[in-house]
Amino acid sequence: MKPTAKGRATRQAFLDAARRVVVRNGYLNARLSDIADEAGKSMASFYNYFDSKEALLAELAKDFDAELQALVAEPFRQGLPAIDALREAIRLFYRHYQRRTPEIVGIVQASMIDENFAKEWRQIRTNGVHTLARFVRNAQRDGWAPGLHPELAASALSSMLEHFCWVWIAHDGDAIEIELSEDVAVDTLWTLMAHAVYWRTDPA
Amino acid sequence: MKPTAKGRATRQAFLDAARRVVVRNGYLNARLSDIADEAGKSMASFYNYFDSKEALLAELAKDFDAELQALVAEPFRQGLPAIDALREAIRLFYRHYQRRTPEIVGIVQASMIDENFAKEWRQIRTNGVHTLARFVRNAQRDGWAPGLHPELAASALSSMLEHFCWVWIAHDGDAIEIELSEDVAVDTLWTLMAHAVYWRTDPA
Amino acid sequence: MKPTAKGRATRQAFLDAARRVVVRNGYLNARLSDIADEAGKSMASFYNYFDSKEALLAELAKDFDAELQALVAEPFRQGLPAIDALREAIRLFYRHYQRRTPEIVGIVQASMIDENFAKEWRQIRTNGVHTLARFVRNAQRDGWAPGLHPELAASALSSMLEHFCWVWIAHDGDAIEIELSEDVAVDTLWTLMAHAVYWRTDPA
Amino acid sequence: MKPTAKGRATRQAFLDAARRVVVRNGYLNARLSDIADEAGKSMASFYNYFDSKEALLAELAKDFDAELQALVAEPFRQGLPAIDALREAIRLFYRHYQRRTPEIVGIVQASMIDENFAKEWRQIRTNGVHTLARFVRNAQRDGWAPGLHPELAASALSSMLEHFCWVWIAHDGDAIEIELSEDVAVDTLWTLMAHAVYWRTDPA
DNA sequence: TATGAATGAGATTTCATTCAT
DNA sequence: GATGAATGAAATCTCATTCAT
Repeated sequence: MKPTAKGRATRQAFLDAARRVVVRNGYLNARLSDIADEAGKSMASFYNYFDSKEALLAELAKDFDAELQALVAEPFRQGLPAIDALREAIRLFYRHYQRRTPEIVGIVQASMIDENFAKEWRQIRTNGVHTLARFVRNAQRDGWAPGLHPELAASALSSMLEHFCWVWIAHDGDAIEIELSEDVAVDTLWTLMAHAVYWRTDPA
Repeated sequence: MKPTAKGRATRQAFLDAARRVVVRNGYLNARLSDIADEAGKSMASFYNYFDSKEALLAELAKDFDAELQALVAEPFRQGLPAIDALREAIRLFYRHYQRRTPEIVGIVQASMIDENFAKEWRQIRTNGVHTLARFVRNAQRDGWAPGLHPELAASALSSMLEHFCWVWIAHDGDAIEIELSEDVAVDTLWTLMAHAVYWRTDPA
Repeated sequence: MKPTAKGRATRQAFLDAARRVVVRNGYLNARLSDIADEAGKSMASFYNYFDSKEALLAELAKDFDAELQALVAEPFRQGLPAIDALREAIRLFYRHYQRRTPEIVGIVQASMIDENFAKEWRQIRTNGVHTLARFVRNAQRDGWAPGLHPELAASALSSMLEHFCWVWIAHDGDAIEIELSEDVAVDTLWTLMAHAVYWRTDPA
Repeated sequence: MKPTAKGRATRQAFLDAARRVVVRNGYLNARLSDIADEAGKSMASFYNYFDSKEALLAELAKDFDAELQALVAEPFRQGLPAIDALREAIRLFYRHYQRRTPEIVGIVQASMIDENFAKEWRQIRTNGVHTLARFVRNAQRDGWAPGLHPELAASALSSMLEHFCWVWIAHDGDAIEIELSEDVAVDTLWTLMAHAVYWRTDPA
């Protein structure tokens, strides 16, 4: 069965509606009925296009990631000095997180709760890890961070970036005395990540 | 009014049962009826001891945290060189996470779903941040990491630790080629954290 | 969105079923499950048509009142001598009460329990008071009952009518020696009400 | 088993507590646990003294009625002219209702909902009906209201009094334009009741 | 006489999904 | 391709009452 133009439009309507509803209510509270209402369609119609609520959410996340990866990879591709590219990438990630907070909340919620979804989301995360791993390997080529496992380190650094934003942007931050600005946040993350990679001798 | 020995035993039975059920099914699927069954009591009885499902979960989380904090703070208190204490603390955190994975999954899930619970959990997290902040300040007293905001840096490093464990222990890790051992994980985290703090000049 | 014929039929089935169940068990004991069973539908289906149990009851009460008001106002509209119209209205009220006793019990019960419902019911009562007030004012135009506050008197007389029926029809009556017939009841009420209004000088 | 002094005190404590709770929360919301708390006793203890929640409520109502009957019968016993005694009795009833509104609400609620309780309450009501019936018979001895059934008329008049107070004191009154004072209320009721009885010829 | 403990028996509401048309 | 209708299966919490001590 070839999808007709009408069919494709309906499918897209569900996707758009779902995005809006998840942004508004969070993943857990995104009822199918809300999504259908928002799309101006019936719930029954939904099942002509998606297998389940989760299937639809997974598509949303994929879209979201495509945008994020393009954004973050850009500075490294532009031939900036690596250290500056890193700072820029952190800043872009941070801003993306800020701009799309509600969507992220929905996605993260979903990944916490739904194991299928979690798998997809980890796959997506991998793109970012690869970008960072490339950064580490480049530094190692210049003699920095000898012996560090590039992918694993990238995974850890990516975790820092991701979870820091989760705590400070998606939530109220940790209970410490500070009024966080973008500059301070980006500087701190950048300083930590840079020094974590640009060293030549073991800490001991 | 006054709880008897029997009452206290029942209360504890519910706590233990809840732990087992959450471990088995996750927080979202931890039905009160399951907990009651597991405890060998009636659901009605439950409400003699707890106000709600959430209240019980909060207690579980508090127990869990008490143990974790005691564990992690220990190495720093023992007068080890800071750099070694850090490695030891990371190792203990990692092991605790491994040993109690299912419980953590439950707690994190709960913090996604229940805003009250989330608040408590963030408060709990703060303890770890404070421990790390002390570590940073000590290093700064010796001239390291000048200008770094100790609490904020601690928050970021804590995020790395926590989220790395979440990804690699509670889940399948990132999609990279590696069979992670405790030693490699701890070493990598330790190396990153140590260098992130023990430096004297700006990265640029 | 648009209800089909089948939908309308289902909705009506719930209304009818609810009426029967309330009649049988009283409002407090009218379980939704009973209503659904009686309607031959599932409880979940109920919520496609009504927001809550109370919403359904409110509809029942409104139907009930519409019928009652039409009935009672009729004799006054037909140009009978006021005094005869009064008697006729009393008789119709009395019969309506008899015919629909169980429904009234449900409604009154509901008005005890649910404050929203109570408000609606008091509003409904007002219609009857207005009809009686008109009766009093007409009498006053002919010189009767000088000085009597027409609405307040109507409120009192309406109370007599309503509560007398509640006591004698909906319940077993007062503990006095009498086997009440409709004629005696209507005569007594009519005699009392008529004399309460058709007088020219103060009682003292 | 003779009740001990302590036992009697406990019993009374439950009665007092119940009164306060019903006044505060209404009958339907008077949970046994509240009553026990208020009494400073355990719920289990309650069952040493009463068969059920309803049994206790019935006692409350009886107390309440004893006071009311004494009050209302008084004017008739004092040898006032009947017509004046009537007015006085109405006034006392009205005031009693005002003073003890929350208690009445509880009792009436109970009588609407609980059939056993309703029976008791009707029995109680009978006292008032008898008082009024005596009044009617006295008037008839002087030639008034020939042919009127004294008990039944008394029942109707009693209904008027009771329900009028219910509507205007226990609730917001009917939706008519008036700011009701005690004097106006009593006057209106008295005028209606007096004329309803003091007449010599049929209304027709 | 007193009470902590325990429970049976509900009751309402939610929502993803299926089906007939 | 679209949708109104229908539902199964839960899930949480309440409360009067009983019982062992």
